[in-house]
Amino acid sequence: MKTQAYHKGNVREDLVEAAEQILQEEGLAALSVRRVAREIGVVPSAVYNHFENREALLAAVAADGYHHLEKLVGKLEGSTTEPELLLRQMARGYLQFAAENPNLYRLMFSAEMVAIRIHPALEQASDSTFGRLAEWWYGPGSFDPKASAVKYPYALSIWSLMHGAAMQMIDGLVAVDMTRKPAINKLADAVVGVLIGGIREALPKNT
Amino acid sequence: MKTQAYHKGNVREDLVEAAEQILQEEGLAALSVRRVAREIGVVPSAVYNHFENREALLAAVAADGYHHLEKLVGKLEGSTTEPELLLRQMARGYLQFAAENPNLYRLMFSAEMVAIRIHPALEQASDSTFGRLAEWWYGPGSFDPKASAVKYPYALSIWSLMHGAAMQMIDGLVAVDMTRKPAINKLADAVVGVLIGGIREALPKNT
DNA sequence: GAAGAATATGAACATTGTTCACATCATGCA
DNA sequence: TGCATGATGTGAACAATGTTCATATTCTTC
Repeated sequence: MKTQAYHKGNVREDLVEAAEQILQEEGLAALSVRRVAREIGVVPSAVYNHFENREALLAAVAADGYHHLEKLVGKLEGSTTEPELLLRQMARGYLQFAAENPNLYRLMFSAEMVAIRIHPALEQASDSTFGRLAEWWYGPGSFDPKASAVKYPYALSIWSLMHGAAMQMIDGLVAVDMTRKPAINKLADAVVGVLIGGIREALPKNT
Repeated sequence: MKTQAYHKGNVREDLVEAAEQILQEEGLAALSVRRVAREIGVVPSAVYNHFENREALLAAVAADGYHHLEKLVGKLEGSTTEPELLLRQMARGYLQFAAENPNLYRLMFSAEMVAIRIHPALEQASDSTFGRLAEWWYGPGSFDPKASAVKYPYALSIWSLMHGAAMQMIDGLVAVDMTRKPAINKLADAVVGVLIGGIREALPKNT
């Protein structure tokens, strides 16, 4: 009878898209399987034809975020060869991404998402985003992410500083107007200043 | 008839205690209101005589964590007056706390808990823990947490580095054996090395 | 010992993630 | 063309969760 009842098209993409919008506008708590299904006009159980469970859907959203961040880093990498300038630009871009997508950023680095190492997209994007920078720092080919991180305090410190500053910013723990780019840039510059100083001091032979 | 049905004693404390144990042993996902109630032998609705909702219960647990961390910092502060040594000890203690209570640490700095600024315990403990260190760095009385953080990049950087390193460690993103104190200390020393270098470079007049 | 505040109980409700039997669509093969 | 088969949607159901509310019990205080 009702031949109109069925939903056609690319449901999987629509689900991820709807999920991203809900996450952005209403936060993770509002991002339920049923809500996303309702949003694209499909019954809840239909979601499970495309994702094993809610976590898998969230992982897809997070993977999209990593991809976005990766592309951003890739673009910046080609823009300059001057180490300090590059690092500064990275920090600015990174913090701006976090400021524009705070809920997505939190999801990407939430315990649940980080715990899912199975997802190659996450793992790969994460390695690429931070690993590339670290490798560039130590010299091409010299960086082994599987090695003890204590040997690479700068790689660790770069990520720690970026992530820590991003978290403080989006959680309102630091008085920065997230809607103003210059304010974010100032914050990025301040943090990077400490980092660069630290690396310079620790590696006097370099540069 | 059944005069035995009622639960006596300090239910509130028991709830928090049970919640802490569940969090430590089984993670945040297992920490439901009903589960905690069951654990101390009380009906779920009884919880609401002591906490407004689940989040309030979690906040109490987090507040306990902050208190613990605060005490730890306080103890270290009295141990030495040498700035760099103190900072190093702080980092070691901080990372060890995170390593010993990873789930609690994640809860303490989760978006939900950070968002609840209403809770004075959280706010106060957080200010005390990191604010004291920052103030000590800039000189007594010179640090205003309400001022622009860009003016205090070191305070920001200290927290960022500590938090970032802790997160990477407990999420397994860095190859450190969390059960071994020396390994954690090495990690702490590496991170602090960068920080101290950065501050030294940026503030050549000092020290 | 009784009044009233605290606090526990038990039943209920809406919402959630998830499963399952069944219906419908799409596609390739006879 | 017709039909079998796999993919995908539907609708109903289940258990678990947070939360509320009326009721019952205990504790405190005069």
